[in-house]
Amino acid sequence: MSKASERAYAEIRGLILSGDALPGSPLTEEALADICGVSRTPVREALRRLESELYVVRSDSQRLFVADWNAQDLAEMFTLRAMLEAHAAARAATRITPQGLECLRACNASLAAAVAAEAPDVASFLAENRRFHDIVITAAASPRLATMLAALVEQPVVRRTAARYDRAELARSAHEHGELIQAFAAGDPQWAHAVMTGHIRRAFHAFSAAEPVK
Amino acid sequence: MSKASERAYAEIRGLILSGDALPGSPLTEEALADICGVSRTPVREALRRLESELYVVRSDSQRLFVADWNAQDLAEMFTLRAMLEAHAAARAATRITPQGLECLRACNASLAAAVAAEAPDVASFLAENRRFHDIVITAAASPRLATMLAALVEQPVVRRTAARYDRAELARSAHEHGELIQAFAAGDPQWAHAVMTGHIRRAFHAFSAAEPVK
DNA sequence: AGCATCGCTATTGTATACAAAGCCTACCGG
DNA sequence: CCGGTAGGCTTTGTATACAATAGCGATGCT
Repeated sequence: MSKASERAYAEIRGLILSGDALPGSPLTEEALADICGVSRTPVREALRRLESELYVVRSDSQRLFVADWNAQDLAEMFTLRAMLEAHAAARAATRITPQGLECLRACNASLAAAVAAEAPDVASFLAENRRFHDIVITAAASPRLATMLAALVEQPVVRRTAARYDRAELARSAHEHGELIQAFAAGDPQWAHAVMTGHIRRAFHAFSAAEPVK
Repeated sequence: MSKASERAYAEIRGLILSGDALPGSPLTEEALADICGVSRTPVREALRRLESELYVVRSDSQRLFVADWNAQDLAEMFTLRAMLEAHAAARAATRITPQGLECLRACNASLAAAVAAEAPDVASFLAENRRFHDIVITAAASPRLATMLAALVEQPVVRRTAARYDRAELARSAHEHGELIQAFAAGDPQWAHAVMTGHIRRAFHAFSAAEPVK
């Protein structure tokens, strides 16, 4: 995407994720254009994208509001993500190249290092974790799957989840990644599927425990 | 969506589905604007949507082309659809209201009537079939799932599939819908899941048989 | 003759102006 | 005092003009 559009997207997304734009509050194109320092045209494109990713919702007549996710929405998000990402893992198990596998190992080594320290480096953990999952999705070689997951991997949720993970739980993530790598190395799609399902669902429950129904 | 945007979307989609715009051929915003009789602005919005639904693909630098689906793409599409729609059916099984169930029964009765005649009314079959699946998705009450499936239920594929169904196969669709209704009435999500999976996968194989790998 | 480079042209990206549609408010009537 | 309606104002939708960029071709040099 081009510069202004991309910038508007990132900016508005940031406003929503940071909480500066409260759930349910209205968004007007012109105000956002001012904030982003671009015209309404790229803002509109950014909003369309955010709408398709359900960060914003469109009311009765085309007015936009910050989406308000409740506990059920989050549960459904995690369920869908578990389903799709497990499917991606299963596909990846029979498609991943030796190079891809090597990338995963390197990536997970960095991740493990980040959480091994006395004070875990959560930022690095998040970056490596994302990279790990991206490699798996790429190896799955399904553009539709990639598109869908892009609209589903809500970084803020992952972040909030990780923030509540203690060191042992962070380490367990690294361990689960390791097991996934083993499943890939064995070329066993069912194993990969099962490991990924567990991985995502554990994250869901960690998240739910940290952020009870409000 | 507003008038001009919607019109551009329908028009361009029509061009692609009818085959007037051949897979791989380039699409320019201005030419499409002329064809649709609107300006480039709504055309751009329509193209963004078509891109997210993978009807068109964006090349190296932002030029758009009609997507070219191969046999693998179609297989993956059906697999994802089976997965998601089966999940929708499972959710619907525990959420559908008596009114919804009644709608499904009425809808399937019309569908059965359309295929019972000497010369099956394929157009009615398609309309009722779509309505049936829409009711199920609505009953699943998951906006994300609905969004994803919207980008996946390629009507042209369904049409081509149905066109190759003989009367017995059309009738079998009606029968499978009937079984799904039973599963809903029983409130059994696993049963609903299994029936829907079979329903979609049968459609896939009917389609593959009709349209072999090219 | 082949390749590289320069410039033109075709196409997309952004801004802005104008049109249409909804919502809110204020005023009037009951 | 309450309800309805009309008008203005806010907000979104569309068109168009202009800017930037990438692709393509022609021309000249080696």
